[in-house]
Amino acid sequence: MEKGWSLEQKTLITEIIQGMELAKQLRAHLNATSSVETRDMLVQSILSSYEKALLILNRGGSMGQPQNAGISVGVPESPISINRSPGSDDFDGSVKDNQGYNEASKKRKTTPIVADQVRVSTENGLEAHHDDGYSWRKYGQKDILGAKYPRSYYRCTYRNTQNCQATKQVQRSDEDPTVLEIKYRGTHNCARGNQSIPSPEKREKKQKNTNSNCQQQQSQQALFDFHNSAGVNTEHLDTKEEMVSPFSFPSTYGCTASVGPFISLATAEPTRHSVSPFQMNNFAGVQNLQYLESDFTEIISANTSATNSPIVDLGFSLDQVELSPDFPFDSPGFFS
DNA sequence: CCCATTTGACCCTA
DNA sequence: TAGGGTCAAATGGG
Repeated sequence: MEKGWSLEQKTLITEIIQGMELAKQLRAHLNATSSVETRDMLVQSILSSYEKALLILNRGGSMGQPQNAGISVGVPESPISINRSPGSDDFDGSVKDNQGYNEASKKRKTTPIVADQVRVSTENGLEAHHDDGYSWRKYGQKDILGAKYPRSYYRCTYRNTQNCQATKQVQRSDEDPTVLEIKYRGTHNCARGNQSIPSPEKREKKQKNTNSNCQQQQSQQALFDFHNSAGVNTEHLDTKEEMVSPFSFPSTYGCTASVGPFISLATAEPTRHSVSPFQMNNFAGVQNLQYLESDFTEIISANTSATNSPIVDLGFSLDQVELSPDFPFDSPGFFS
């Protein structure tokens, strides 16, 4: 347990230690006259670290659950409870045992939603879109009551071929048209989302322009694509990127439409935001994704992560975090 | 020809 | 019953 630690485990430890360090910093800042933003940022960072650690733990501990590989950070305590379990089953496509309701019907889905908000550049017109690295196919658009802009409905391109049930809704924010409110439903079962699926059948042909980049693109490339195409302001993201990407991208980027990239990507709002009631909870700064039950009834308001904190430089790096070999990670209650 | 988008209609939930 | 989510035919682009 000590010696044969895998890279992942080391990363895990690093994340945890990082969280501790950040907590210390935060404590220091609480006493000092530091800005609220700085504190918020620290909180964000702490949460991010723990979330990542949990992500790793979850992956490591549930090797036998390919369908959710890399998604679930299903910690109840987690303020950003990514992938809460009630929903994780709903979507598998394979698990539609919920009172026999077929998810493909026109029924309104009541499954959890991951909300995300992305600021896009509209300088080139309103059609700025964001690319999250997945292939989406638009299947509908609706004018929503009380909303200025229509809502677009997308589903994973591989829905039919790989039974990928991921969908997303994109709607431009009323208050700030440069902000796209994106809600994700379901998780990706497709090869893009889950690298393990080789996509056995046909489909070889057209995959050339879609699935072919499925694997590769799950690397940072997707990140950059996203940044660029979305025009997301990433000027302050350097730190965050580094913090997140090392482990979320290589292997898990694809699996949730949300977890990997968006944690850092959509963070981009360093300055103002006129926070819509919705944004209030999530778009603020860093972790602007969260699960919602239908509508916002269960907005994870506990989302401490969601403060209007500009992203500032953390002023530290992983290198500065020293691993303490004696740290009792194995102690059972450590994570609780 | 294949695929993605558009769009009106349909169906379900609240 | 209104509003939201999805279907599926029509259409257009590569």
